[in-house]
Amino acid sequence: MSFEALGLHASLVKAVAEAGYTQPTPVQAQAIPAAIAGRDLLVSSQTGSGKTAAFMLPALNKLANAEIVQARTTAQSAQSARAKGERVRFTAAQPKMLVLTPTRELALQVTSATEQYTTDMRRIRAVSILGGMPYPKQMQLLAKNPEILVATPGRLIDHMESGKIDFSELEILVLDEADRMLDMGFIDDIEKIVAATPASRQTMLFSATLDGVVGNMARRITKDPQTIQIMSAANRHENITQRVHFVDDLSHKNRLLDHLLRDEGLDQAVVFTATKRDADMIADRLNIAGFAAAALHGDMHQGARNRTLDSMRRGQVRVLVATDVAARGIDVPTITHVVNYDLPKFPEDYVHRIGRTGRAGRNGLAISLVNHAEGMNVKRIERFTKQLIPVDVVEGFEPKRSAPARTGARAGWKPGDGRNAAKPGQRSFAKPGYADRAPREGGFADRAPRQDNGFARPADSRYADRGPRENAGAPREGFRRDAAPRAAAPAGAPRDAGHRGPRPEGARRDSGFAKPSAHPRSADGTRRSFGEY
DNA sequence: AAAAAAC
Repeated sequence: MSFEALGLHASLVKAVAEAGYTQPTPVQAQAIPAAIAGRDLLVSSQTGSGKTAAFMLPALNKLANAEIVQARTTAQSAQSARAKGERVRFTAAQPKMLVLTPTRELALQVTSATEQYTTDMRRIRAVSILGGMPYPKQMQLLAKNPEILVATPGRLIDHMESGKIDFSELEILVLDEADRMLDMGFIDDIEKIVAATPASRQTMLFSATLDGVVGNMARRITKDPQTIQIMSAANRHENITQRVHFVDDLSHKNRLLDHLLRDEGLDQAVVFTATKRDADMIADRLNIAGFAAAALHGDMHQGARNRTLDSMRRGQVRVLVATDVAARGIDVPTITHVVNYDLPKFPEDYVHRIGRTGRAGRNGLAISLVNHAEGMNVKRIERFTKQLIPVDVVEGFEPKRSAPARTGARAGWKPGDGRNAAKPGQRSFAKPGYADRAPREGGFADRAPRQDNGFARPADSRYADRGPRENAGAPREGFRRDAAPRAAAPAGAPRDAGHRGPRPEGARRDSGFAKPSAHPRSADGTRRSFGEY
């Protein structure tokens, strides 16, 4: 299957080849012919599946075939009138295509991808309309009467209301990451924008999900749409090898991080932190250690964020240390490693984070550095993704508290080598202790929520190949949960509400550490002084 | 203790 076979214009096929793509992805293979045939599209696929090209290529095809000289005339006549010294009112831009995205970054990515595809089609221009951009500059862009606007909703409405944009000529409307736009409260804005476009338009909606609110809106704004649901390998993250490393404390974590970043297979990495402050500090520290690192977080100005992402794309930055700003949308194919320095707050964010690697059909490695106390958060992620994440130990970086040792899991891993990843439909991993075992009945992934009885749980299947503990039955030292059973939660108490019941008198010895209320602690449980905050 | 979207 080739791009020619999908019915694309020769110059587009050439541009796509120059961008390094030879084969359409599954979304592209389905979406492009349907869109060229003029159908409305509802596409559920996640980032990394090549969806920008899936809507942009057929759209450019349509625009290239259309008579675009006419679109130029308004701008041209205004120009010649100005040349004659006449006063000319600004004529509203009359775009042929509008792409709405939830974030500025995504809009910029779509615009630059479009510029790549249109190198041989210089008459077609794409322009970003974003908040945070100076108005005079945007007026210049709009005065060129570009065929394609890529916009975030707020600023676009701003321009619409002041009469700078006229959608009467609009032929194609694309809503990218529609679910996220709704999550972010853009529903009224989207309705308003859609209402300003001609009913004759072609509409393409892309979203991670097509049910619920998104589905309702999708059906309202499309006509007889073709629904495309792609569960590609990239969507299921099968090309991404996932690992958990247990760490004892912050210094252990930092040493391990440095070691992992020296992996010979590492091209570029994203390190995720829980706070903006940590992103800055770790980037600084890594720079001093010689890593070519840069921070990325929401406290940075838009310009600085764009510059950082650009130098990441150009390969000047090898380690990006970021908060969840970078969890979604960032598309840099050369990212081989994602490291969760801190686990994300929500399992959903974990999935978005690890999706920063394994782009464009490549393989990637996603490593989470986890304090022993965070084991429960790993479980939540595993439950959410319905996959077990193998625990890994690096020689020389063994945690003091014996974490489940799974030697060999990591040995010899190289990017471009996804053999450790789960195969389609496979619940377990091709590792000793998993490969030869059928999935446990009522296994972890589909087990009903456990009733918390306050006791340590029976061995996790992940540890099962270790056999029984030598000192099984004896209280493990330093394990609070073994010190004394907690009182059972009262009947009807919400699960996971943090209920502990009254602690039996003397059940917990004074650890010597201040209580969390007195001293904020990092996710490691490492105490930090107030001065650091 | 994140993020994001208009001025």
